[in-house]
Amino acid sequence: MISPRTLKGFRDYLPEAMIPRERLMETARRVYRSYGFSPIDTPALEYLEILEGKGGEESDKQLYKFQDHGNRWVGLRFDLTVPLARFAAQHIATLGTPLKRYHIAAVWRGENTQRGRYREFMQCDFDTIGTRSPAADIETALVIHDLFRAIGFERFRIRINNRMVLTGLLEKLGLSDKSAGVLRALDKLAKIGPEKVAQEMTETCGAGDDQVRQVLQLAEISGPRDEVLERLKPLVAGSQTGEEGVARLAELTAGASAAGVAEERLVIDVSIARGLDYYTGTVFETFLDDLPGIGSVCSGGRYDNLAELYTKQELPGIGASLGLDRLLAAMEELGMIEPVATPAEVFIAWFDKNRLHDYLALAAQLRAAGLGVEVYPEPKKLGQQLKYADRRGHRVAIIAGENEFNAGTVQLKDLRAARQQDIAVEPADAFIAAVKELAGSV
RNA sequence: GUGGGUAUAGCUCAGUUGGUUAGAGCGCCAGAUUGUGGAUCUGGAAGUCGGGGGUUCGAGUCCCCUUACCCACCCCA
Repeated sequence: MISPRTLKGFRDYLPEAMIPRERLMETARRVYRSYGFSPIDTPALEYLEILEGKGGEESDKQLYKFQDHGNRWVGLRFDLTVPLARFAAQHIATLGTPLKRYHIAAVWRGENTQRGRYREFMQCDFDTIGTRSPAADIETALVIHDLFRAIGFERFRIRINNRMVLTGLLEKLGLSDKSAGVLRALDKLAKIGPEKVAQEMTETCGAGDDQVRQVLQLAEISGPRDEVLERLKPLVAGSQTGEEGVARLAELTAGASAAGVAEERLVIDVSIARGLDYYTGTVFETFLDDLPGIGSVCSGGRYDNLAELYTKQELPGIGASLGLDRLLAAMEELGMIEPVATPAEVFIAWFDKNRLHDYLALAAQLRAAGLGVEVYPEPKKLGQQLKYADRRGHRVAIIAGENEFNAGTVQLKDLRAARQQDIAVEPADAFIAAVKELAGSV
């Protein structure tokens, strides 16, 4: 006998896990589409040279790679950005710019597992390629904002920064060539504190005390938006890059406000830098007020030239990615996920052995009205059928036997409240409305 | 990749310094109840104690290896 098992970091999803997962993906899809982002898909496997183009040894270690049957070196995509770069280089001539696409798909990384971190996981990216317009930055913030509201969050915060602010300061300080290391250290500020960050900057980047002090001084600015902007200005004064960064932040916040985003939901946080140094402008991180420890659940930013490895055409862009698995873990912890193992609200018991056709017709009628309906496949004892329906998480049970059929009614049972009522099946509109109301899907 | 922890029934766990036939609660199945679930009672199925090797008269218990999971670090395009 072969023992049934799954690979480390790879998971089966049972219905109870898959239902909220699908719901979340549907919400993301709906919000992305509402802004005009179009769906695309790309192959899971790419030529290794495409994937290895960027990134160093560390990335290599995480990459699933092997030779295919034609001895080609291939690899599984580890994110959706590199495939997008290749895709854009290949198809931008046909599609034109700006290209707005979303991509919801699995990616693979052979890294060590941890809570909320697996080797196969889902990313939900959206990007706007081919424009440097601040409007695209604003729109990105709006999408993130709408997305979290659509999922059902009220208490969340999108932290924004602009990479140019820091780059400008580093230019002034003569640390430009060390920016990658400085940014990586700075990204840990919230996690390990200023002393440790200073230590890391000194040790790994060779930054001087004064340089470190100024970087930290910048990073620790916080407060109301306008105040932050005012305090940033003198620190970057004289650096064209830095000044532009501050101006872009001002444009972004003003634009988001105009579109109705509450000020406390979009805050400037100069300390966020994102570990990756390929972001060049606006960067985003999204935190849940009720669960800050879980980290950013939606991150992204602006990049100057997405596809430079694959084409001469310059393709600036901006985008962000929803961390689906991490967010699901958070929602579970916050009690936002109902333990339900069926997507159908309505359960029809096969009560009278000779009435299957009536139950099937009833189910068809309700499905046509947009409800999910399951008819129990065996004429078992009613108690068992109801128990099954309750365990699965159906909301409404419909029971009908000789008495009901003769009276032209069915019994509508609220499975949660354990209450029931007889209701006439005619007129159909009123009947369907009653079922829907009880099912909670009006 | 580094360090630490855990692994016993479907789930949560107990199992005394190694000792006979491995337990409990919950869940599951059946019945009490031939038109009504989450309550009660009765009965039942279910474990090669994660896998492999070793020490021993004897291993769920001790040792080694291995796999998976959890925590921290590293890293995170």
